[in-house]
Amino acid sequence: MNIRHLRYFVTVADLGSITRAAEELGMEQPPLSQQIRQFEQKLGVKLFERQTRGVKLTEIGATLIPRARAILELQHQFQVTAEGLARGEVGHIRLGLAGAVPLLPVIPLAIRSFRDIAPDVTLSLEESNTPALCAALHESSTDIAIVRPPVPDPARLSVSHLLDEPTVIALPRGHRLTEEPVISLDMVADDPLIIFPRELGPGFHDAILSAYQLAGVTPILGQQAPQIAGTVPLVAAGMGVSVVPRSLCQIHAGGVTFHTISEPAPRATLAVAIRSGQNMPIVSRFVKILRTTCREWEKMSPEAQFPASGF
Amino acid sequence: MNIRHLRYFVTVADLGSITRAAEELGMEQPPLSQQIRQFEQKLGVKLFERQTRGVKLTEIGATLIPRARAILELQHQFQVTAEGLARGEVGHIRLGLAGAVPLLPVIPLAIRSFRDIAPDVTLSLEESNTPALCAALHESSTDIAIVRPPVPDPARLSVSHLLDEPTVIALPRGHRLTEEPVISLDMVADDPLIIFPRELGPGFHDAILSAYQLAGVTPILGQQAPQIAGTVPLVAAGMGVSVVPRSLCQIHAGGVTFHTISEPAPRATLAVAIRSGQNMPIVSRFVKILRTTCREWEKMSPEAQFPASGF
DNA sequence: ATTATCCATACATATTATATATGCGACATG
DNA sequence: CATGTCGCATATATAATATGTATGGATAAT
Repeated sequence: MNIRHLRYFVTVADLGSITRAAEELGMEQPPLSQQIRQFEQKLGVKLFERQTRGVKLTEIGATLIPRARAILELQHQFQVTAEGLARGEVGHIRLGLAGAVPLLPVIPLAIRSFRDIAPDVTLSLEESNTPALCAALHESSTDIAIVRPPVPDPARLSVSHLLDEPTVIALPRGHRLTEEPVISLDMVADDPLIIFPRELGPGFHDAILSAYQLAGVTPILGQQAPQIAGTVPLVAAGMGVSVVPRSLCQIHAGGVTFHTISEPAPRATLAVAIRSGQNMPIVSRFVKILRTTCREWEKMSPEAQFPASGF
Repeated sequence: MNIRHLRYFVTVADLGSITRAAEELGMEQPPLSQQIRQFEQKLGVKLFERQTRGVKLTEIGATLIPRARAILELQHQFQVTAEGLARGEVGHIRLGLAGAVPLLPVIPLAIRSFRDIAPDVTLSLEESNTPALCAALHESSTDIAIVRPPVPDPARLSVSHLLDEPTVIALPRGHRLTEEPVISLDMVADDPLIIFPRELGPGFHDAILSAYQLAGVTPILGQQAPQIAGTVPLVAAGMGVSVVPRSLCQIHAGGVTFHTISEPAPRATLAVAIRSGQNMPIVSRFVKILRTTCREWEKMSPEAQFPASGF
């Protein structure tokens, strides 16, 4: 049994004539006659009633026709899907995002431009932390991860830079420096520093502490936040100050104010990671769009970068 | 693209090795290698990552595997169904029943024995009248019809006798003959005869009127009943008497009593009709069972014929 | 009666799948 | 480091299969 047999079967059934079906199929009548007969023999079932004027489905044939159509439909879907996958037009991308990355406007921007060129690709987003995302990549439970470098185990991963985001200082309402637009780290050396556990993002964590060191001060470590974005509520609660990626300024919580940091300021670096073996066209396309979107976004003015924010 | 390609595809994917898959498939390794490569070329997609130790699905291949399995599963179902149809073990029978036939205990008996030998065949029942059933057979909206002969247009139909059911007289509560177990038609010649329209069952209708004629009386036609079984409620309402198939004695409505008719008594003949071209094995099997069940049932005692009735 | 239509059969040819033999590269093992 | 083994790829030959061409037979239309 063969898909060709099924195609012949439904075509003959549809046209009620082997001759017509043959020309529809671009072949001659005798071979089609033979194929139909052979198919019947293989199945052990008489599919058509040969009449003087064409052929007519037997009851058994009529019962089998919908099933044959279903197989042909699936087969067609299979080929369409394969073509789409080859062209990077269909499929599914599981996108992993490091802590606080969803707040970055480039992400929706990139997703939007990707949907424009590949509307049939579905996306699933998941927020996690850099080490977990790298593990997810390795075990193929995520396709693309936006991480805060360095990645713990870069073997078999292909990592490329996305952008360097400035950081800002988050101060609670009523802090003595609330009116200062620009603050240096040594000015807040006496305030407890709210920071996330190092395991969730060793690179960014170290960058913050290094910046303190370069500023010549040692931070007093305050309450630990559950994630990167989780520092802001703790600042709002007056537990201390925090150094966060600038995109967190979109969180307007409890009167927290955000302030530019004078040099030396830490930077929140983001990179995109995929498996090295990964060669799904959609994945490459998405990464490409992600990178160009980030490049363009970095050139934009701060007002354009955060369109709905009062930064 | 071919079903064989799909089978090769999933087998190689399952075993992770072309060599293993080849022996699983009962073929040599080189042709399988070729077929896989050819399949990839036809699809324009790389399905496997050739490694030093076997092969591994690419992401695209992994995406396509479930679809390939689905097609193979459907194809398997197709063949199983075809075999079942050939053997008369699967399928669907649309059974049409003439008026009042559902009350005949042979019908459930036959259906039950049929389900014992062909449990995967589904049945749908429909009650109608003989001419409509024959039309339904002709237009293939019914597969088997139990009718009251003669059939109006026996061309292209194959009709065979099932049974001759005795008829009984139905009397309303309080009728002067209620206490008589056996009644002759001339004894009720003065009571209006409730009967169904001739169009709904010309054969049975004529048999009743002929019996009256043979008894030397002419019936007074009373209210017309909508169907054969519909006479009983009208009798209960006191509109007259009726002559009905004996199986209607199972309707215990409003004190109607049923009485054996002394000869000459009409008989309610039943026959089974199928299309002549009909050669679905399940249909033949069902008809065969129907006939044997009827033969056996006719030999049974009246008490056994109507087990749950007080006849 | 004659023609046209449509399916079946017979044979030849082209296409396709498979088998056999062999080569190449990568790992494992002594 | 050499050697053997494993696994996939290639090349060629052969077998299987599908298709094309020519033709016959049956039935309905003219």
